[in-house]
Amino acid sequence: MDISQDMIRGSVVPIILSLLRDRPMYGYEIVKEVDARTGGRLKWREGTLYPALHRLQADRLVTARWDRSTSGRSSGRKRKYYAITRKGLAELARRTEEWREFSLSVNAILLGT
Amino acid sequence: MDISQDMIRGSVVPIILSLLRDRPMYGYEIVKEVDARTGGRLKWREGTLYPALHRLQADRLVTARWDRSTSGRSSGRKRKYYAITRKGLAELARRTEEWREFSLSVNAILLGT
DNA sequence: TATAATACCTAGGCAGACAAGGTATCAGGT
DNA sequence: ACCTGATACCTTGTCTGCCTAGGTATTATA
Repeated sequence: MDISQDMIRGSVVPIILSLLRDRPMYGYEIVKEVDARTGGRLKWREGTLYPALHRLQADRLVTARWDRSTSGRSSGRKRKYYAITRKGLAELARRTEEWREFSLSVNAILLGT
Repeated sequence: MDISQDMIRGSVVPIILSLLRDRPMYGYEIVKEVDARTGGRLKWREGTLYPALHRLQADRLVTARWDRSTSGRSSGRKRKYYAITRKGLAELARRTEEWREFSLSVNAILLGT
């Protein structure tokens, strides 16, 4: 079952913010994490994620910082780590509540509560 | 809590089809029914509903029929009643399953299951 | 030394919800 | 008779955001 792009809309931002609440992450990592945590049901394209991250940064909901992975014997490749801001946490709370109400509403009609 | 238009997307079609499974309905009635069944959380605009109904009709997922309400002593006003087709029922099943998987996925990340 | 995976990015296309307008009917009150 | 509000339908244009389809560069592995 593929999940349509229409369904996805509106969930990308709260999901990103929610993941970043646990720890700073880089873009590629976020894509893999979403895939893993949803059992492969949600597969984001990079064209979905990166513009979203840049919008979040422009809105001061996340900050970005270039860093190198230190694991292994190599110097590590450069990654752009995103971290949630205080403003982002507030937005996450709002969006989570929005999702809760929305999913309740749809379930009420589609699944009869 | 207003629910954003982005969140709405992807739920409009399955909700319409789900309501029409119970009985044929006309557009204005659908808007009121969605409002009522969601406790006022979901308020559709007519600019959302009517184009959606016309798309559904073009895709043969619903049929439309003009009729007059027979209640009361008046001749009744003309209404356009929509009914779900067999193809529409199949689509409803697909969309309902899609919603189920999608909401499970989002809940897994946002609410920790 | 290829190849795949990792890791970032953007321009343009496209679809659908909404704003804002329109028309017409009908009920109830004055 | 007239006005108002609710009912009931519709459409055009705007805007937003996910995706397609490209691109670059680094690192690990066979």
